[in-house]
Amino acid sequence: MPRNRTEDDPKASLRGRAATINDIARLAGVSKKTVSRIINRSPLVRADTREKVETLMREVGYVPDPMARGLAFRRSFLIGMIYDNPTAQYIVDIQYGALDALRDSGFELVVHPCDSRNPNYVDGVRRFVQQQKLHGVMLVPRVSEDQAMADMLAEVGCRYARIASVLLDNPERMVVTHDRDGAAEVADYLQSLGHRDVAMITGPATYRSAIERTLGFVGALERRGIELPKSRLVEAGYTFESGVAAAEKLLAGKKRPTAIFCGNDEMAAGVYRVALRTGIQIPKQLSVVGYDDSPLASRLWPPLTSVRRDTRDTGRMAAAMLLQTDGAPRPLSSVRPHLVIRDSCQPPA
Amino acid sequence: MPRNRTEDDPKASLRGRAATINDIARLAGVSKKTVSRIINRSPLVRADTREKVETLMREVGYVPDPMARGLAFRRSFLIGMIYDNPTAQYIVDIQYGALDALRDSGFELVVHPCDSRNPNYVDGVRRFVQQQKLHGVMLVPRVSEDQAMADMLAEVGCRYARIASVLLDNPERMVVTHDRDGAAEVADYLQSLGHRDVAMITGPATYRSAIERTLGFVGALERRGIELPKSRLVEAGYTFESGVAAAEKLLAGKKRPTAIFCGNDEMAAGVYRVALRTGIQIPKQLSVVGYDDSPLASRLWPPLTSVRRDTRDTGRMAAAMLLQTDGAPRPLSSVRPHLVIRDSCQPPA
DNA sequence: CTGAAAGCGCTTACAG
DNA sequence: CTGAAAGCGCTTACAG
Repeated sequence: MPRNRTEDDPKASLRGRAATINDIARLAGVSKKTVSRIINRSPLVRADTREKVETLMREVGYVPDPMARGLAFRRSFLIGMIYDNPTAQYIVDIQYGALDALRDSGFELVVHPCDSRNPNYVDGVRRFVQQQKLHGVMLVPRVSEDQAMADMLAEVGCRYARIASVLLDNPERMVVTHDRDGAAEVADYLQSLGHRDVAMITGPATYRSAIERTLGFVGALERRGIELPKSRLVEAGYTFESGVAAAEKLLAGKKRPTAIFCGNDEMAAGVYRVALRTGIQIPKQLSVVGYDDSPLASRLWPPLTSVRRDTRDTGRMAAAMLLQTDGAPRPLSSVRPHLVIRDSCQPPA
Repeated sequence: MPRNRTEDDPKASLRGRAATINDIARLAGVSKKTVSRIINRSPLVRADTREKVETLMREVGYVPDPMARGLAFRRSFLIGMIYDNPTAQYIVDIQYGALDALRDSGFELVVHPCDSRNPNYVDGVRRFVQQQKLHGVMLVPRVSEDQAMADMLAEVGCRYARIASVLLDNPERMVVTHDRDGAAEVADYLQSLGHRDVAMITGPATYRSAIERTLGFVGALERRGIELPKSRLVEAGYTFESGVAAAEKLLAGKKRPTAIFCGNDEMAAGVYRVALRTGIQIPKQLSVVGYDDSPLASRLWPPLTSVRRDTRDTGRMAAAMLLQTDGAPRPLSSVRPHLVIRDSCQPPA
């Protein structure tokens, strides 16, 4: 004789409702506290009880309600991504990386761009963090470089992960991108090609990345016996237009540098623009190197040699750091840039 | 004699805790139900009661807890953004637009990229929507064009806003981008310059935008007495590399078209690449037009004439549509593309 | 127009 | 190793 369908199939007894912790407890014949322990991976559950309950959860497709859990925990299952205004590709890559780490974790990614030039922007983030009771936030440059932001988060007890070119904080809260090394590699490469009169277009000194890339480039040149005069170092704004203006300055005089390293690809595109307008051939008469290895680098002609950063990995590490809750020691999260050689450089004429 | 500080300043009685609905009710001398009515903009509250409670809320900086509210409502205050794999700039612009609409609404944006080539991707979105009890989702092309996705969302009772080139659904759930019109404008422009032997590199026919841009271009040409032979219509993949391959095909023969319209800027960059390699001068020997007006368009040389879409507005409209809850009739959300003329076209030689 | 009771689906604090 | 009670901060359903 066929058994009652309700007994046969635990799913049927729910009549299409999503299961709750009470359903699981009832169907498994345990208390909801025991189910809760299993949800939260408590070791205080007998192996066979755990096995039975987990099987049941899988059968009925039970997933705990993040809002109920969040309400009881006084903390949501949301990770915030706080960023200022870098390039679209960078932002999207960080997001993809973060989502790689969050996949199947029960956590979701909430995006929160902001304007760090606004004097109240830290307060805006504070409200966001407190109202949503965020589990943690990822801080992307340049927001990540702002100590006032980190201090505010520490004050309100929100964990954070800072992505920056150098170790600005406790290693447990950092992903370090070592921009100095990437820039040094560019210097070594240009020197190896025989360049001695080189120039650099840097990003704004308000960005730590701009400072690090400059230090790395200048330092490595010095180590190889090449000095970079002040006139060969032009600060620009990490934008195409500012790159055009800087290139005009560097390429105006009689004695031009034979190579220019740009703090990012956008500014390198500005150098290309000026070179095209003024009839300077790249790489024959001028070598150019960028930083970011953005899609633009391979769209330009000739394809731009540039420093690649593993942005997706960076995002993944930052998010993973926020999920780890056991307090176990971890090695420093660190991602290394490396030079991608294309066709924009050759030995000087 | 100074009054007790606790009586004087309602904030002090909280001793640094965030206020809850109970605090507000107690301090205002009303029931929590009345506070709840005010939070939810119920008209069933006397004006002076409302005034008193709202003032108090402002004074103590009270904001209702989204998780508690969500738990009781059985629906979160999260908007999901579902997208497949378009360009980074497009995704970021949609996000910015959505956040414009969500600002100060109490809603947050949760990003959810997915892979529409995966046969189970609709189920993945279903789990996301149900587990998070999303308030609504924005569907970005090409996901937005998938009827199975819309059907699933209707089935589980999740509201959605579809961004697409044509009206695929109830106008209350659509933002229409009219790609056909943008492409028609390109045809008119090229015809007005005197081009008669033109070509088009289209996106993949699995994208509705690719079909619409093709129809718009071909249709407008026909209206002006120009027929586009099959050989002048090459399908590519919306990528730089596929644009290169398509351009090689179009520019190989003796009799080249005098103008090429590309379904997006990435493919137009591919045409530039082939023109540079083969010594074809743009715009002197070949006019080129793109679609998207991405940053790339103005980085290329000569700067690329392209169709601009107001992506940020598109995102704003889609999010705003999800927030509107009063069911009042709205005009169709619609955004018009327009041609941005730069230096990549001139009359044929 | 206003409120007391019960409940949303979980966890914490305590007891055994 | 397991569970009964109380509570997280709101809303719904009902009553007045």
